[in-house]
Amino acid sequence: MATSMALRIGRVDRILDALGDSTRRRIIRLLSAGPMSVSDLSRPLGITVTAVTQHLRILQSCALLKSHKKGRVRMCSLDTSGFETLEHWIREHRTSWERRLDRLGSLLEED
Amino acid sequence: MATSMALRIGRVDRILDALGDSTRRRIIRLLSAGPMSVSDLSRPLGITVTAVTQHLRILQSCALLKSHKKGRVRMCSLDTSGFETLEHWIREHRTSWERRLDRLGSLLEED
DNA sequence: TCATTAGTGAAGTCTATACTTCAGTATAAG
DNA sequence: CTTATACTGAAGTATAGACTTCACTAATGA
Repeated sequence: MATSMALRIGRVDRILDALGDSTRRRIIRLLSAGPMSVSDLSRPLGITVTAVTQHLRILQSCALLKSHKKGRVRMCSLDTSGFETLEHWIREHRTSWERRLDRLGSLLEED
Repeated sequence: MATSMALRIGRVDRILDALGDSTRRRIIRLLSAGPMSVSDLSRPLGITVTAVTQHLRILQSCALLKSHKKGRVRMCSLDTSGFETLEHWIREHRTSWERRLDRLGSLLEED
């Protein structure tokens, strides 16, 4: 329980670090319109393909992105698994915080 | 619709930038146990109160944190509003991506 | 009143990392 | 076989921003 929580947090940390960069968010928005290759991505982003590759590595390492190479072209698409993890994390914590806020609210009523 | 979407994205961007820093995530985790003052936070974080104040400004600017000053003590607590915004964003996009993946899946079946 | 405590603001340092260039590999096309 | 295309890896640069110090204000306590 404690260990699985620690692993969970490490995973979420990596996801939030990845999403903390505006270029990687732009990549995600581009891919939400459908799969694209590395050079397809580099054009609208206005950065080199090398830079794109570096971002892809990060996005892939936390399951926000999937890719497979067919010939010499790497096709990239979004991986829902990372987003699911993040959604679970937010929902869990949000509900626990709301419970706490409710308790706080009832305490304040006695003020 | 288009404009409200644009504003929404700007808001989510600021939230993800804020959550992209590990110290700010530690602040959030500390506050999930209940309200704390600025110096209460600085101790376990191992940074100066000035640094904490700077983080608080960022967290507050995107509605992840609320605070009010009583006397000379600023009490900080989590603001669910930012988390709600983020949760909505993820859910919306995740479902649309899943629809897209479903379509892609049925296309691949004809392969 | 004087000292202490809690926090803020400005300005500078310093590090993490986003991005580049260059050199290289592997696939495809002519 | 030659050339072009798609990408990857290593290494260097440059900048954003996290953190500090110092100086300050305002509230609390002795």
